[in-house]
Order: sequence, then structure tokens, then C-alpha cells
Amino acid sequence: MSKVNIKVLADQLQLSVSTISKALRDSYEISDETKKKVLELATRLNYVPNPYASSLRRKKSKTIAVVLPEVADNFFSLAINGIQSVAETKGYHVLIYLSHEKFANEKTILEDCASGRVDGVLISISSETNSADHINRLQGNNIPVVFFDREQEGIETARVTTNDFDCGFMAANLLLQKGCHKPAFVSISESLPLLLNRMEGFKAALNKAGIPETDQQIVYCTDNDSMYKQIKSILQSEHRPDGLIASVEKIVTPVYLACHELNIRIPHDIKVIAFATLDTAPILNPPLTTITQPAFEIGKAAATLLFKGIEKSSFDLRKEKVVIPSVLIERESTL
Amino acid sequence: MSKVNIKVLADQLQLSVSTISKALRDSYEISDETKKKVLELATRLNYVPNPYASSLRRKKSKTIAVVLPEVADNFFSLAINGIQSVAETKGYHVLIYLSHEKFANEKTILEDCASGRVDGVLISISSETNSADHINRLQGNNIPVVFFDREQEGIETARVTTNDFDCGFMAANLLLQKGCHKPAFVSISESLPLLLNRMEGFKAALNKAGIPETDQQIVYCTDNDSMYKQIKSILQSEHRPDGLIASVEKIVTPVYLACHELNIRIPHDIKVIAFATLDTAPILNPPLTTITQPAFEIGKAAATLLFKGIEKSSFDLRKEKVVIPSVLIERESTL
DNA sequence: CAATGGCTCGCAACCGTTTTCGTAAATAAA
DNA sequence: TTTATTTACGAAAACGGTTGCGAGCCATTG
Repeated sequence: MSKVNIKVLADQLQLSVSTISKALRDSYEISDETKKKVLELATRLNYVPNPYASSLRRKKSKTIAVVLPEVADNFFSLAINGIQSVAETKGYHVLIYLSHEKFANEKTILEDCASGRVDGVLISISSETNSADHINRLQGNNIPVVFFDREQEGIETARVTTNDFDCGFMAANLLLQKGCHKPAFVSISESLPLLLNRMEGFKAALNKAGIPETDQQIVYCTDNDSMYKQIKSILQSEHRPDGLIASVEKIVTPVYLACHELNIRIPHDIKVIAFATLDTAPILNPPLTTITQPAFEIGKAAATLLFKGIEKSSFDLRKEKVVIPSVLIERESTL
Repeated sequence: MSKVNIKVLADQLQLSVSTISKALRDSYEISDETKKKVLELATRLNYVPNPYASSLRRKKSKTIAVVLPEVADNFFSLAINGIQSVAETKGYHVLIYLSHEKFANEKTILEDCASGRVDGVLISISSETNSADHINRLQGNNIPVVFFDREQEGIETARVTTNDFDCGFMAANLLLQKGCHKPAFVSISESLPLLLNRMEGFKAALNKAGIPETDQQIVYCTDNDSMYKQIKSILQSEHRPDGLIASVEKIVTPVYLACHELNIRIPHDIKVIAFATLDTAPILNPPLTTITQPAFEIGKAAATLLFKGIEKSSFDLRKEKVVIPSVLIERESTL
């Protein structure tokens, strides 16, 4: 902890503490001459103001929280970059919390956020979350909340997402168009709106094409560890799908590995398309058709919105909804 | 900001502020009966202590900073997970800063860290950094610093790295063993110790094998945007390498793409090995031989060390040095 | 010359918690 | 009963900045 504080400066310059403070904040009450002297001494002594004292008095922390389910996914890495890029320009600090997909963790984290530690919260909810109380409480404490990527229904606040339904639709359509008759949708949660939206899009496309419900396979791989095994068993089942949509990035590797092991050829025997931001997609074997989320942009937009809510309390976040479309990039896995 | 503070509790219970504070901290001075009443009211009113007031008074923030060059890389995602996992158990908060590989940014960030905002700093230095003053200043302020992954010479503090020299050596050896005569090492910085170590290992192996300096190609792709073009020109040069070591993960995709475009077959025409934590490595075309850094473990070890330094000032961080070995996984790209 | 007003600066309260120290009451020891 | 000792709590001073207000000083104006 730095031992040079405002009082030290004041003593050395024979000025009062308040004068120093005002000089440092460039107040009009202080003469240019004094300001210069203060600044000079401050930099010479390496003075750095104590953020906690300041936050306590001003009731602003200049800090935001980012609550994520995990950062293993490429998507969140990029989103963090986007968030950070705007936080930087605003002079804000960024606290990162991980819920590990657990509702209980998420709740604890948000309780802490209600303490005044942060001025706002960006959150992508855990797959377990189905309540909204913990989030409403934040709002009750006048702490703006913005959802990004994964949203939660039943809460009135800003959200930044991508066009998940449309992309689910597009993905399914592509498979159909390429000749698939029994496409499968592989999901990891039965409750996450994000996945439900993608799935609804998938089903809508199949319905439109007149494919009976019985041939509309929705498969859940809820467990991270046994994902490979689960996928293998899907691929070995008697009604093996001839097309597959990986609803999230981490499904891709197990799928490719399982196909390889089972001698199922992509795209000949099964066509694959994935929701992913993998930059290795073009060099996979075969190159993977992806629906790429604009992760960086989503993070950036969410942060921008949050700061609007923080900076002007008149700004009503509750009605804000930004949708940034993903892009479908066709590659050989759906040839 | 929560409006219910200690004073509110005190008024409601007809007790003094200090009694409440002590009760909440479970002090022996307070009777069990009173404690229970206080606790009950606190939870009923959703009281959350103001962290800034507490930090100000106690002179510790229960927060650490993690300073990274960028999070686009998979390595840092995993490292953050490792760090977070131990911070969580210790009840610490994690601030993330990005230097974007710029020394100036890094300096600014560390100056801020000297304010008492954090109790310790984990840092992976930017590729531009070649000075140590800004880090020494932190130490001067009694803020423990631990390097991870990327270290900086000339500073006495703890560091957690992987065995970069050995891995460079191993990588080169593997290429030689597989029949390469003109292996190239692709780097992104001429100053980062991490990359220098890997390169030195590379050179050592080649020297040992009696390969003349002229056939020891070290190539630098310093610019992120033109990487693809640079790599292509390497592959088109007259002394085209027959083996290639990607010193960092982000080199992989451009290399594969360039080879594909130029009809250079991996591993037939050129063997490729990469320092990477990509989990898509086994499904690339061809599957990529990697040297995988134990990113999670490095983050975890670094954080553990940092907390040792934070919690007991008697613990001397300066001599600590942890090396967690990477693992070489052979795949078809070096067949 | 007195009054007015603009410039600078200092005083002191305040932000919410922690912690030292003092003290009254209750209990134990003498 | 008197004297220690413990128990349970309160008063007040920190922690380091911020900020409203008052005050002294000089210059301008009527």
C-alpha cells in the first residue's frame, strides 16, 4: 500500500488537504499556479489516490462486474475483449466472476455485487438459472444489469444477443437443402433461452419442410465429461442422424472424434454445422461449417449499453434490446 | 448502492454501530444472543457490508489483479480459470486488465495497482516490455507480484512458467528425428524471454545435430494482421523449410491455410508442430502435433504462490520459481 | 471611499467500517 | 462485604478522499 497520500502532499506544500484534492481534480476553485505545483509534486512522489477512499465518499466504484458461466469457451474470451475495450476508454475496471454454470454461485456473486462494489453488471447467466430474484435485487439497488448472449426471461432489463432463432432455422435449412432427412440438434441444456431459441428455429425449419416430429431429434449432452460417450451412442443408434447441429462450440471436438472413430464420414455420411467462434474451423478435417457469433461485438455493445445506464440514470435500460446477427459460413462439413 | 448499512441495523436494534460490526465479525466481545439478533436482522434486511469502507479501514482489498497481454489466446482463458479457482476459495476478487501487448498500457495498469486497489498482482508481460521499473515499484509498495507464463528478467520475484527451453529442444528434435533438414522456428517477438527460451532450445537441438547456422531459420511474424502473408512468403521462399515450429497458438491457422493454398502437404512436404492448447488439435487436417502448456495449472500455481505472499509477509516470494512441464503430443502433422 | 464581486483557499463534515479503549454490570474470589 | 475479574457493550478516532460553505484578499465600480 502506497504511503504517500493527500496529507503528505499537503504538508510538503503547506496547503490544506482540500486544496490538494481540488487541485488534483482540476477544480475551478484552485489557481493554475497551485495546480501546477500540486501536480508536479504528485508525480514526483508517485502519488496514486486511494480508490477506496474515493469510492466510499463518492459512492461510485468505477468498476463493473462481468459474470460468466465459464471462460473455457472461445466466445467468452472474445466477449471479454469487447467489454474491456470499452471499459478502458471509460476508465472503468473490470471484475471477472465465474459461476461455473451453478445457480448458487451466481447468486452469491450477485449478492456481493449489490454491496456497491460495482456500478453495473454484465451477465451471461448459468445454465441452471431459472429464477430472477437475485437479478431483480440488483436492479432494486439501482445497479444496472445488462444480459449478454445468454438472457433470462421475466426480467426487465437490457439484453444483447444474437439472432438465435433465425440461426437455428438457417442451420436446419442448410442441412435440409443439402439433402439431410434426419437432422439432429445437440444441446446442453433444456432451459437456457439461448439454446431453446436455436432449437425452436431448428424445429420450425423441419416443420416447414414437413418432417415429422419423430424424425426431429433433439439430444441433450448435459454432462461435460461424458459428452464424447453420449455423442458416440447417438451416432450408433439405429436412427442415426444424417445431419447434426452442434448448438455450442464445445460439442464440436467430440463429434469429430466420434465420427472418426466410428468411420462415419463428414459430410458424406453426416453433415455437421456448429455454433462456434473457432478460428480453426477452416482447417479442421473437414473444414467446419459454422454459425459464428459476433462475440467481440456483443461484448462491446453490452458494455456500451451498460455505461449508458450507469452514466445517465435517466436512460431507461429496461426496454433496450440489441440483436447482433451471427454469420453462417459454409465449409466442407456440409458440402 | 445498498442503503442499508450498519447504522440502520444499529438503530433498529438499539445497539451501537461498533457492537453490530463486532457481532457481524463474530467477535468474542459480543454475546451469542446479540450476535444472533444481529445476524437475523442483517439477513432479513439483505445487509451487505460496503467493501470500500472495509478496505479503506483495514488496508486490504481482498482483490488481486491479473494483467494479460490479451485473452484471444486459449492459453489465457485457461489460465484465468486456474487463477479464479483459487481466488474463489480464498474469497478474493479478480480484476482483469489487458495490456494489448503495449508497454505503455502495462505501465499505466500497474501504476493503478499501486494505489492499494489490489493486494497482489499476477502478470504475464507484454511483448514490448523490456524495463522493470514499473514492476519494481509495486514491490516497493509491498504489493506481491508473481509472473506467470511470460516472465521478465532482472526482477526478483516469483515466477511460474513451463519448461520452454526443453520444449523448444524437444520440438526441434522431433522434427529432426522425423527427417527434417531445414526446420524453421516461427516467432512473434525478439524480446520475450518465453519465446527466446523456446528458440534457444530449438537452436540447441539443431546445433547438437550439426545443422549449420545457415539452415537454422528463425522467422518473425510481429504483425498480427499480415501474419498469413508473411507465412506464405516463407513457404514460397527458395529455401523453404521442411519442418515448422509454431511458437504460439495463433500461428497455427495461418500456417495450415497457407500450406493448403500453396499445395504444400503436411506432413509430407513440411512437418508442423505447435505450442498450443487448442482442443481442436486432434481434429485438424491433419491432426496437429502440439506442445501443450498446462495453462490451468500454471494459473493455479501462480495464484497459490501469490496468496502465500499476500497472507504471510514473512514468506519470501523472490526466490520462488515453479516450472510446470508441458506435454508433447504427437499427431499426424509430424508423421 | 464604500460596496460589490471574483479568486483562492481552508475548515469541517461526511462516506461506512474497524478497532482501541473505557466502563458499567455481573460474577467470582478474598 | 470488599476487591478482582470477566462479560458485554458504547464512544470516538481512525482510514483517505471529497465537497459545501465561509473567509480573506484584491480589483472593479458607483
